[in-house]
Amino acid sequence: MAQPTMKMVAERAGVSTALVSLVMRGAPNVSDHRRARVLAAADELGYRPNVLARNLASRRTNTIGVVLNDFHNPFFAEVADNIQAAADRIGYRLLYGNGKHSVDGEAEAVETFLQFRVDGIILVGSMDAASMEQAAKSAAVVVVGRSEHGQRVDTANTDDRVGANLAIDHLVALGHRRIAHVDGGDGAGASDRAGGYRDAMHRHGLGGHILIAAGDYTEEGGQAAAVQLLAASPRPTAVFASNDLSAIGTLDAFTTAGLRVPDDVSLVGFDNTAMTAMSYVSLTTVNQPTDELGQAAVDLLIRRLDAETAPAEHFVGSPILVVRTSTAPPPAEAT
Amino acid sequence: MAQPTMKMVAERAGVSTALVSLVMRGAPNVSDHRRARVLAAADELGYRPNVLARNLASRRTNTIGVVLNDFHNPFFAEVADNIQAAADRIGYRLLYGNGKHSVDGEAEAVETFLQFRVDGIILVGSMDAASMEQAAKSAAVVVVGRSEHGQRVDTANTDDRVGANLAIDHLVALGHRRIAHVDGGDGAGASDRAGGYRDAMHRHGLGGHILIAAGDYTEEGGQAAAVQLLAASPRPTAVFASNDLSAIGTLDAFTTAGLRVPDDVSLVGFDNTAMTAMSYVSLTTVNQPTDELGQAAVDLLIRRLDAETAPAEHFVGSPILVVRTSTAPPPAEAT
DNA sequence: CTGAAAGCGCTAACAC
DNA sequence: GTGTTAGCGCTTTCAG
Repeated sequence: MAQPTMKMVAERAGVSTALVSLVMRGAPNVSDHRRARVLAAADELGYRPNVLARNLASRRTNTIGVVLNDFHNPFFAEVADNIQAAADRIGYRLLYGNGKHSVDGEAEAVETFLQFRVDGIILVGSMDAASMEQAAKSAAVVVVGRSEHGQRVDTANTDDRVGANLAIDHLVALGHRRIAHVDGGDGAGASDRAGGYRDAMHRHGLGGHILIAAGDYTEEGGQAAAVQLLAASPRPTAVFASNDLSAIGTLDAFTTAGLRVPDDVSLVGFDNTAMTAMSYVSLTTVNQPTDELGQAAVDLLIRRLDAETAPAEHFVGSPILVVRTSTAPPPAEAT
Repeated sequence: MAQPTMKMVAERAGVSTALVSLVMRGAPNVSDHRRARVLAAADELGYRPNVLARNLASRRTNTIGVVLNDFHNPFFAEVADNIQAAADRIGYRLLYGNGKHSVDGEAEAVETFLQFRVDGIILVGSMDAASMEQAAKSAAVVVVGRSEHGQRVDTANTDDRVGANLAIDHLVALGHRRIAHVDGGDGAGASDRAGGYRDAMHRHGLGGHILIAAGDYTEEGGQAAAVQLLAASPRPTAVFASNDLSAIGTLDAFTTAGLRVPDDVSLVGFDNTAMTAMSYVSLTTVNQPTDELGQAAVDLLIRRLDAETAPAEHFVGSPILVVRTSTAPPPAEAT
């Protein structure tokens, strides 16, 4: 499908391609008369600038590549929408890559963006710290949701340790002692949440009750972890899941096993995704400021674009505990 | 961040850029000796082909743009993953665009891909038939999830009318007569699902009980629609929601209002997204063959790439009713 | 099997 | 204000 070129537009308007170029980019120093002629010619031809050629010549793409670790995670979708809003405000174009919930998928997506020579890359929920450091050698990179980083990688994330502490404090205040954790494996922020869980347990003198089941930020992972937890004796009276998806899987396994939440066991999630507000879920969870994260990610990236060597900056947002009805005091019989 | 170029690789390897080009593309007619030298030089320099330049010269991008109507809809995420799998199998690169759940957002995403001169575009859940027809003038386009189409637009979708009929037949068989529908506005396939609902109601002699509340394929839309339905007198004993997201919103509103599902009111969704299988949701819903849709979308697009003028083709997958526990006979008092 | 040369469509100085 | 002239980095005939 042959597309009209700038040259064709120039001929039709009876001007040079340079002038067309100026008009297309909205340059100020063009006579109204010719501007109109060019615009008319472009319109008649259905001309559409070839971004590839434009960028080859100008060495900028005006495009940011956003790699989403997992399209299925509603939290990432929410972050994506907030990044999009921030980018829209400053006229930056966004292209997305599918991390396929794997380090390999993420690396592939990054490589694609690098080959497309995007101006910068935002990694949402990156699972692999090494590859992002690698990517940062060839482009501006900012990571959302993970605090580990290298020299040149800016980050925007919620204070996961504090978030985890909020969750555990809440459960302890309700009277729980046997509080287990479904972790998030190598998911973004997972190690901080697990670390926060451990710290809080120790702080409350509950170090002996630390119990962690392996999850992976997915519903299936949460289900599997919950099944393990169900087998523990004595059974935990509360579970802090590393994210909402895990919490939802955990809730499913508990319900299937005939346990009532919160009567038999309390449950706390992380992310405050839309689903958790539904009345039949009503999950107590930790809210992340996705609007701030999205805005910060774009801000950091733009700043780095013209300050390549500046030291890495880190935005840290504040978590808030959202108490719903999945948490209650432990059952009386559980000493 | 200056990147190494093919020229630099050529110099370092002591060959011409043409030879480097051949090696990078894995051409067969290159001596092992030189191939090794080139590869080594490229590796030492950390050379990465510039896709922009490559595509400018070769007029192909080996890239497909996928526009997702809504990042929040898990059904679209599932379709995206299946498209990705199909594309991975044939070595095609995928870039995603965010339709922002709006016709404008969708149009913007399409325009971006057109400017990037991608080989083809797959629209997932497109809300606007006109703009996709427009896009088809400049690129190969296939639409997933919507049966309306134009001359040159291939489509891949589930038979939504049949799916709707499956849902209604199931409810009627259980004894329901006052069956309402939460529609999907201008969402992909929504009009077919609503049409199927109407047809089925008439077929069962229930034309007088047709009742449709406006939704938009989101949880919020489902909640609002359910609130309306709650006010109807007599109240419907069953609701067929146009998709799972709407059904989840509907379920929330019902639960909040103190109604039990399925005891007081039955509920059926559409899409069979992961969430619906959770035990505390356990939604009866209509499954769509996402693997077939993803594969078909890619197949159709590839085929069109070298058969521009061939008549449009349409893949239609079969829906299957998945019966869970959100449906039951109507309460006895409801005559 | 390898190199030279001519672009792909556009931007960016630099003249006029 | 507007045109000319070089490329941007790569592919692609076409010779040899």
